[in-house]
Amino acid sequence: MRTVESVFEIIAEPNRRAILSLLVLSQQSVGEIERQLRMPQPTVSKHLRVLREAGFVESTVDAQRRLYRLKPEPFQEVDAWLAQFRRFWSAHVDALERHLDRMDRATPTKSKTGRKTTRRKPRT
Amino acid sequence: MRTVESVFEIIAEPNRRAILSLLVLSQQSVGEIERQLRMPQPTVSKHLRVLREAGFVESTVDAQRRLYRLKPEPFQEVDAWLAQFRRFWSAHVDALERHLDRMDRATPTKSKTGRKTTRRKPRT
DNA sequence: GCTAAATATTCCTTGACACGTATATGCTCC
DNA sequence: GGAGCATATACGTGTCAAGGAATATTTAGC
Repeated sequence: MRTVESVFEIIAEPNRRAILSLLVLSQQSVGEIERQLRMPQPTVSKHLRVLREAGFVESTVDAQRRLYRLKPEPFQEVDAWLAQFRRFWSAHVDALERHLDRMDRATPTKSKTGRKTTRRKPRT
Repeated sequence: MRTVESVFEIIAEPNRRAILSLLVLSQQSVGEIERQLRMPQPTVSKHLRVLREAGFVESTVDAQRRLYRLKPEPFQEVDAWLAQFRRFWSAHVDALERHLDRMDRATPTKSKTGRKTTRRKPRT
C-alpha cells in the first residue's frame, strides 16, 4: 500500500500536526475534527489513515462514528531522536547565561542594554 | 528563493537528519561530511544550505573549507511542539505501570509471564 | 595570473504526495 | 429494506522537492 514513512515525514504535514494537537485534548470523531479544523471530510479521513498506519492514533467504533485517540509510541520515537541534541543545546543555554552574567558584572548597576528576559530559571 | 519551510519539513529528510547527527559530535567541513556519509558533494552542499537557511547550522570560513556546526534554536522549537504531548504519553506509561503492578499482585510469586524489563524507573 | 582543491549553484528530470470531486461502504432507525 | 448520516476510498491533477550531472565561484600556493 503505502510507502514506509518515518515519523518525521508524518509530522511534517501541517494538517496532521493540527489533528494531533486537537486529539491531545480528548478523543474526537471524524466529524468533530472536520468542523473544528475546517477541513473537507475526505482530507481528514485521509490524514487519519496515514496517522493510524504510522501508529500515531487508533480508533474505536461508536455506531456510525469512529472515535480517534492518540497513541504514545511515535511521539516517544521523536523524543528519542531529539535526545541526542539535548546535551548540546542545554550546553549552549548555559554558555549564554555565563556570558550574560559576565556582562552584568562588567557593567554593574547600569542596565544599559535593557534586557527584559528573566534569566537563571531552572533548566528544563 | 526558497519556500519558507517549517522545522518539521527540514528534519523530515533522512540525509539531513544524518548530517545533523554527525554535526552534534563536532563541527565538520563539507568534505568530511561527504566522506563519512558517502553522499555526493552537491547533495551535501544543497542540504547544508537548507539547514543553514532554517537556522539549524551555521558556518565559518577556514581557508577553502567551510566548517559547519549546529545551532540550538530549531531543536528547541521541535521540543516545544513535542512538549504538549509529553503529559499525555507519560500518563500512558504510568497507566501501563499500574496495570502491570496489578497483574503482579494478582499472580503472586509465580513470575509466570517472565517479563524482563525493569519497571518503576524514574520518569524522564 | 594559473592551477588545483573545496564548495556552491544551475538545470533538468522524476517521483511523491496533498487536494478536490465523486463515489463507495457501513451503520442506524423506521 | 430503504433513507439518511458518517466515514472511507478511488481517481485525476498540480506542485514541489530531491537527485544527478555539469558548471561556476572562491581560495591557496606558486
